[in-house]
Amino acid sequence: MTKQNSRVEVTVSGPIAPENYDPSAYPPFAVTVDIVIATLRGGRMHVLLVERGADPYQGAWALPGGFVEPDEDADTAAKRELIEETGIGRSTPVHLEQLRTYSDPGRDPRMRVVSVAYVALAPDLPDPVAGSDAAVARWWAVDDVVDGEIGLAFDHARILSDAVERIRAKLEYATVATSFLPRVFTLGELRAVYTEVWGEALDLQNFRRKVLAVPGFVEPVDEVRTGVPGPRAQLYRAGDATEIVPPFRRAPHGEGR
Amino acid sequence: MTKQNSRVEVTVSGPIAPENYDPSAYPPFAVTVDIVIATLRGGRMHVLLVERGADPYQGAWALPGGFVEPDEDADTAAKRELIEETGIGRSTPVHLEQLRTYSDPGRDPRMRVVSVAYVALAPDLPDPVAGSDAAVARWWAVDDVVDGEIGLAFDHARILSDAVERIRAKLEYATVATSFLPRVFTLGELRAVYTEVWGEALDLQNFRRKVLAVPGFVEPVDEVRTGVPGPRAQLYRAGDATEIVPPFRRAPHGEGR
DNA sequence: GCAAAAGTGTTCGATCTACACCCATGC
DNA sequence: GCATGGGTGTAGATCGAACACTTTTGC
Repeated sequence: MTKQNSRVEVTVSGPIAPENYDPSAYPPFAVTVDIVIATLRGGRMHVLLVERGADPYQGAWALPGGFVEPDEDADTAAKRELIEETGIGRSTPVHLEQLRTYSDPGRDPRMRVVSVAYVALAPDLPDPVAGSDAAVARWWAVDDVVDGEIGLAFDHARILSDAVERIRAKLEYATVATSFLPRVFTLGELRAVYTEVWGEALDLQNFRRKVLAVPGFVEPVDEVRTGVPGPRAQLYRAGDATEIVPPFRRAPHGEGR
Repeated sequence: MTKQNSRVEVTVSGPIAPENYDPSAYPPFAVTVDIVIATLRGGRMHVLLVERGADPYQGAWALPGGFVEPDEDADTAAKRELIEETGIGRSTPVHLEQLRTYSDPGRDPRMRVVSVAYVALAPDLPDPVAGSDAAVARWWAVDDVVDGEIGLAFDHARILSDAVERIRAKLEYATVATSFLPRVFTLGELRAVYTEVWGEALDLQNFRRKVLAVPGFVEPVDEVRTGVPGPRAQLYRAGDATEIVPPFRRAPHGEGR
């Protein structure tokens, strides 16, 4: 409780913040965004990948992405790319968050590219129609990609793996699972999201109790689900809450499937 | 369970990954790292700030940092800057993790600078001696900075605030609190870290029980603390575990102090 | 002696888990 | 009818918060 805010001198041998900057002394950096767009198709988690049409990694699959433009920040660039690649996010609300930045000097063989990676969660998308300048893109089941069925370009395998772990962890303490579902959904469908992402079955009764115990996680709407065997299921929409307190917990722990 | 891995075409109007890249079409980006170096001094959380010697923001305080060199990634740059600024991290193990990337086009008035921010946690440092090319740096109590006592350069107030929230949240599920302490410490000292960072007093008995219940959080060493009133306290060192399961919980929730 | 802090124990209530059961509907 | 899935209830175990108590040392 004695010394605090004491003024000290420190030795500094490196450059301090952006002072004395000589652009010619540094190579040009390109800054891109790469987006892991995750969705559930037929009950399994999928990501959107784009087939590369040019070297390096020609023919390999890569995460969608693009350059950060001069007048936008990375968040805006990611939002723009998301709309351009999938058409979603324009009107539909989509969960989009920064994952982390990948900056290995050799990650792109051509030049120095620093990539800010993002994770987007979206409901199952209607297959977009091919435009004139369409690039080949398709949904891949995450398990098939991670299990080494295909090799991804650049360091995108690492990015994908980090993204999947982020999604799994985030479902514990955030209400983002609803982002995988359409506007209205049943609690059984919400549970199916957890079941698939975590790869473990949750007790439906206890799950229902816990979800309803979190204020603002879901709000009931005046509709019921018909057309399926069983009783009329109450439909819900996503509420305003973003955090789950106390958090849900996966059975084993941080390790995945 | 029907459609999966279906091949779809999507319209793409923007640039795809780093293909067809024309460097001259884009302005030069500079990439820097900024580091929030946090420590506990006299029981209060402090961060290291550097006084700027040149415009913009001359005379204002800023986070230590510097440019990412051509042959290193951001993690390496952050590690290097940390050593250069404080001398720590060379031999002492220091917790250093990426926070997030800040890329607002106007965040540096001179040019386009994208900054990858880091958080470092360190034990109370011996005041470094001033070198010949010393820059003025000092430890600031976090509360004094956040409460608007001083204005930080660039968007560093935002970065600092994000970093503090990250630290608070991380103490819930990670064993990083030991990074604030010297090699050996008592459980009372570990509790003091939580008390200060969270701003709430934890029950010492329950705290002790929970810490000891996490395998590998702390390991007892063959020493006891002397020189203070009270019984000889058992000393511990940090263990191998990085995660706390089940996580500790702060009383209110995500909001701070 | 007294204050400060370590270490141990116990109680009570909240919470979570794991079931069992009933019901409504599509096929 | 029967499989499917929604909704309700409950007993037991587990966990955690609160608090009481003893002990040991520096001053």
